[in-house]
Amino acid sequence: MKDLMMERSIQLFAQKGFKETSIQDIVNELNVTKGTFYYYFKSKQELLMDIHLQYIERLIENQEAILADKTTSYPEKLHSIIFKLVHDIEKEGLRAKVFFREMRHLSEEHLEQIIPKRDRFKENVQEIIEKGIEAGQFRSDLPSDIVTLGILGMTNWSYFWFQPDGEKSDREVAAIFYKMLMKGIES
Amino acid sequence: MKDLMMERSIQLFAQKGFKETSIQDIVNELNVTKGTFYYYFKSKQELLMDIHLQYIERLIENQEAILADKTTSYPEKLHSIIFKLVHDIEKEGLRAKVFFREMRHLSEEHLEQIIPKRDRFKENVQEIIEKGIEAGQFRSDLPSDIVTLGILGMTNWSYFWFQPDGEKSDREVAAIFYKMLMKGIES
Amino acid sequence: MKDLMMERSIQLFAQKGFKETSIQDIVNELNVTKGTFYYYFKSKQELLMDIHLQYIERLIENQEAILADKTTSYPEKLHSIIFKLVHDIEKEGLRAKVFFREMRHLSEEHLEQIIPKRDRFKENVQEIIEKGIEAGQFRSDLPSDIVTLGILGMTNWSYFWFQPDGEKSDREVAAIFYKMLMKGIES
Amino acid sequence: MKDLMMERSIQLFAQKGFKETSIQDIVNELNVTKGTFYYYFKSKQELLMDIHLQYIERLIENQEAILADKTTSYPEKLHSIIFKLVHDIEKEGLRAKVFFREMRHLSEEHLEQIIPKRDRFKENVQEIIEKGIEAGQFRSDLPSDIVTLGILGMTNWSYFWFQPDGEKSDREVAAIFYKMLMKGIES
DNA sequence: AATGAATGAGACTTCATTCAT
DNA sequence: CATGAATGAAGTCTCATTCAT
Repeated sequence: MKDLMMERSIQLFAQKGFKETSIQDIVNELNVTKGTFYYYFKSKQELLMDIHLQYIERLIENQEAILADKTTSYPEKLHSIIFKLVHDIEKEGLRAKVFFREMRHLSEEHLEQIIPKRDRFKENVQEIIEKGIEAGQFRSDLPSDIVTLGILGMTNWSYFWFQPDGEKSDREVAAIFYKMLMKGIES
Repeated sequence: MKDLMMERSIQLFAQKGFKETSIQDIVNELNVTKGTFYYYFKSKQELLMDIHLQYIERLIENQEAILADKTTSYPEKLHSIIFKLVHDIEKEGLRAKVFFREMRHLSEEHLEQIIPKRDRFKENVQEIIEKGIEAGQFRSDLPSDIVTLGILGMTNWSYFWFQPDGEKSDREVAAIFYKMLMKGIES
Repeated sequence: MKDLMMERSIQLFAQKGFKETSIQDIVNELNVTKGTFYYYFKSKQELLMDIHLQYIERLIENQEAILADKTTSYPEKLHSIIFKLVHDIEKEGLRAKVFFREMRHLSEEHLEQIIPKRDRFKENVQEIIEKGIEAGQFRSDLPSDIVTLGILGMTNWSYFWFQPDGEKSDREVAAIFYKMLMKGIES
Repeated sequence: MKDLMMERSIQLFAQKGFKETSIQDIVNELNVTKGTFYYYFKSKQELLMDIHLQYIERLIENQEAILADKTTSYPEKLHSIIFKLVHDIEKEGLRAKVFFREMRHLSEEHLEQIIPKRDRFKENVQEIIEKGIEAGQFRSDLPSDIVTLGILGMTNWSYFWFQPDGEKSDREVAAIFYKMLMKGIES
């Protein structure tokens, strides 16, 4: 029941926003009453927190598996991560949307648990860039932090426009982004 | 007074969000009463709409000035636009934040006025890419629409992390992004 | 301008109700501003009062002209009054509607001026009945007060359903009511 | 509690009017808070709607029982209905007042449910007149629709002046109206 | 004679949360 | 585990009225 509630809440939060979704909306979906909600969650914010934690932890886990893989080069790792991010929209797009958009509704204390993980996520990407530079696989004249933010912007932004059933598949979009990033668009 | 209200509202919306900012919050800032707000705006949503329109109209105007400039090449135009977008954060960052983040609070009818302009903004960038490809200044093996979305993601995402008083200036960030995009990050 | 305001207010009050019509609605109709309204009327209620007074005074005047006419019998007078009431809808229907429906929005002090006149109006009809009984023209076994209220109900109620452009004319409706009242509906 | 709320609301609406009665007024009467009101009713208008439906449905039910009675003649049925309408003031006068006076506060959609029933109410009376004419019990030279409206006016108008504790009882008033209607007032 | 900015009280409504059962 | 009644704070909005100009 708790998982079911999280599942449906993600859908509602993604669709209408956290503030715009009432507890009533959530329990209506499941044909239970508000009391039931408060049996499983201390507050609405705690539900949001649980969703955030679940999302970011899975993401990091997945990311670190890519990093740890000793058989791949850094450009290959970069490609994997880009693909993973774009791909996620199909499977976990709603989660991602909620994560990026509704984080500000968490309280200070809750954020303290989330922000370090979100930063770690960014640092993991940055690590790929830095190690790739050291390994001579990426150019060394660009600052790794800004490059990382550029890459994350490119991929994360796709949450705003990517249509799972659109013209281009996740694989194709990832390939295009990878090429742009590696070789540039200059002719 | 109307302008003053829009100004302060932008600050509050950027800081706390549209839904989280009450009319009371807005009028408190200006030491007037709620009635005064409704003297100038028919509703809270109309205020948001006014903010959106003002922002996107200025942006397009500016963008089309860059496009129309006959003395610059397409790569130069691209660089100008990237710089303009990143630069805006210093002067209009809050407006941008509100624009990207709070659009969903507009009603169908309001969106009908905004969305075509937002699309035109994207199409203007895409036009630079396409004309640049025709002119042989950009590579022709990447689809212009995805490339455009990649570029916009890179720049727009900076609204989430760019600190006007941070380590890197807007000019530097724009230059790095431009290099990444033109030459790629491969060594 | 004052008369114009009363005129338009009657239309709005009849259509939407006193409470539901705002000063703004009234001044919008005349393309002036709220300040102007308060130049001519001390308050919204005073406007309503003026409308009431104007209506009831005209009505009584008219009614007493019928009463004073020495050339007509009491049944004829009754017919005249019934006709006048039904007929008024075409020319003064809105005024009548406002009078009957919005009286309760007047304050105690205002009502003190209106109620005696409204009662006088009823008493005038009752006088016709009573004098007609004395003169042997109406039957004497029914109490004149209830008969009067029955007659007034019949005619006043027509404000709820009478359509000036409907199937029956005011003259026809008045004739039917008169026949019903005089001879009864029994076969 | 829901019934209690309707009961008290009818009193307040009858006394002060729908618009003039606030939710606060209603809940104050019951020593509960505004939230409670909205637990039972979706809106103020829905409450009004419930009151209307309850009233008109009971009325029609009662009326149709009179119609269906095979042991009574049409004049007797007419007398029953007149009595019932006048009588109702003692038991349901406030309901009636609210019904006739506050109907305009219902929205289009709500009215769509009420108006057919109100019309049916009128048609039931008209049916008595028409069948009574056919049966030779009422005179046939008056149009049944106007006669019906005259009768309803007479009785409904009594809601404006009838005092349950006044000089005449409901039974007496009904008898007087019945005589007026059947035999006329002519001597 | 008219304007337009401002007020402030009060309206309807929403909603996260609590708690006895 | 779950319900359903109740709360109370806060939110958006309306509007009659005032007043300096």
